[in-house]
Amino acid sequence: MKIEYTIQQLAILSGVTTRTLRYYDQINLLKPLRFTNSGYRIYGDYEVQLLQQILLYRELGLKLEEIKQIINESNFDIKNALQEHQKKLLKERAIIDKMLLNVKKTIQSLEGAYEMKDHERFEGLKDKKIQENEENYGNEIRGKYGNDVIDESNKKLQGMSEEVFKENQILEKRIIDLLKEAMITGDVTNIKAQEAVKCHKEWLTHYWPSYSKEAHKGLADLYVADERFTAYYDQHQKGMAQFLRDAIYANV
Amino acid sequence: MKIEYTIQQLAILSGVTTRTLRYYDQINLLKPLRFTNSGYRIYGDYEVQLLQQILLYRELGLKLEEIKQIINESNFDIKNALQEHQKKLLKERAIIDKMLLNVKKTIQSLEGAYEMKDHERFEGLKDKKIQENEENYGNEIRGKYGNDVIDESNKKLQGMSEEVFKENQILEKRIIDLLKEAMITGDVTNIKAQEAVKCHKEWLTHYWPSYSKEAHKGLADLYVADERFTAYYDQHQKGMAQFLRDAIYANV
DNA sequence: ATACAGATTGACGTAACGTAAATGTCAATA
DNA sequence: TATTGACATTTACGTTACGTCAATCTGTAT
Repeated sequence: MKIEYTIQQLAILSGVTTRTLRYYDQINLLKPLRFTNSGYRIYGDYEVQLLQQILLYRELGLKLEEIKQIINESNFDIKNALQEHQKKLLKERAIIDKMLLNVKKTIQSLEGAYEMKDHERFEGLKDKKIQENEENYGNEIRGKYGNDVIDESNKKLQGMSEEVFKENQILEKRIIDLLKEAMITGDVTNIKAQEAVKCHKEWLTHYWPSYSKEAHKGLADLYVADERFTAYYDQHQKGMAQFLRDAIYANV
Repeated sequence: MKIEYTIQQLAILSGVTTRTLRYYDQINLLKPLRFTNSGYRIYGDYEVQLLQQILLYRELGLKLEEIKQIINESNFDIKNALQEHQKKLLKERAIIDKMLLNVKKTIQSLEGAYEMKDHERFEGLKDKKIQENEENYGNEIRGKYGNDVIDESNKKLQGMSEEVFKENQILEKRIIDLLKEAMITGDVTNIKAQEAVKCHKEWLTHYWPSYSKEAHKGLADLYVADERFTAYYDQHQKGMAQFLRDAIYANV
């Protein structure tokens, strides 16, 4: 005894809406067995089977186009496709983890310093963008618009005084130098490492109105989690970002 | 000395495309300082500041509409918004984790049993959908289309013989009963718990062509990760899904 | 004068449906 | 039999944050 289903029955049976079934028909993912003479869609057992498969792949997060290939092309390399999909999911998760870290840090900063003004809230993070721009476009933009333009703009972006700006540049250099020396010993509790962390703290306070150990550590985590930060530090010495983080964790 | 930027300059400076800036203008997220008489967009320092803020919130994963509120409404509760956002991110991550688990399990099943036919590949998972349907729509659908229709369809979906189908129904009952008894002791290594795991293994082999401890444990994880599974077991006894998982981990 | 870089405004495409709107079909009831 | 109400159909816009043409205008350098 074979059974046939109206679109509504199949929808209830499978847990999707009728709109979804019509859409799957439209994109040739799941065609009905036949149509009644009044134009109603009729599905059979085979279609139910197919729909089950489609939905199961859908739960894995595959796109409908990918699913179409899987169920249409019998010699399709499903295992490979799933492994690729796995990689994509891992990347997505890494991105979300990064966001989560940043959100947490931002909330902490909000809790720690209510007196911050709105436009000051992200000073600590802002330089990240600037660094990125310097790295990626610095040379071109300097050639095109001249040195003063970009330096001016950077200062403006930071909203900081010329003195502080210069001071921070010196601090940055010192941090890098100290880290280089400390990394020779490989010891994160080394005196040079401690000095570097101290300088880093001072550097931080120029951006961040309220200093807290948590914020400092959070920023350290960011250095490792965010490839742009990592690249910035590692360009001076491989592994420097990681070393700085460990040093911060060991000394604050 | 104040600086003005063309759309291109600002784009390079901030790392976005000119299209993005035009779009932000269009949706009133970031308006240019002014237009030249030939219609060119000109941005000033303030706009650069705003853009920086926008991009930083964007990196946290917030939607442009939400960002608009944050930077427009000065008395907007940013902390609360970020906490809500954090919840959303956590949910997203949980979904991805679930997908990852399922993908892993599916790949394992592909590796372990090449002889599986295409339409048999998801038998082990398929019953999940069926259970869901039974739970959510079972009563309505029975009232509407009669008992035989849904039972028939279930059997068809499973592609299993009547004997195996009935056998499995009995097994399911036994598992539940054994778990209830075992849960009184609270000991997952209890003899009743062991029996339940044994029955569960037998039940599993009816769906899954090739048995492996990993697959069994993977399914156990799914029971806890997937709320529908959890609901199915917990309807008989609070905490049963968790107990079953622990029992499986303790006994296989 | 001409070429070329860079600006403008449309407008379509994306992924997987949700959500009307306007209208036709079927079974049951007054 | 006429009406009602549930269910079906197609058409088409909305969603999100831009990417990518296309057609056209502006500004500067040669």
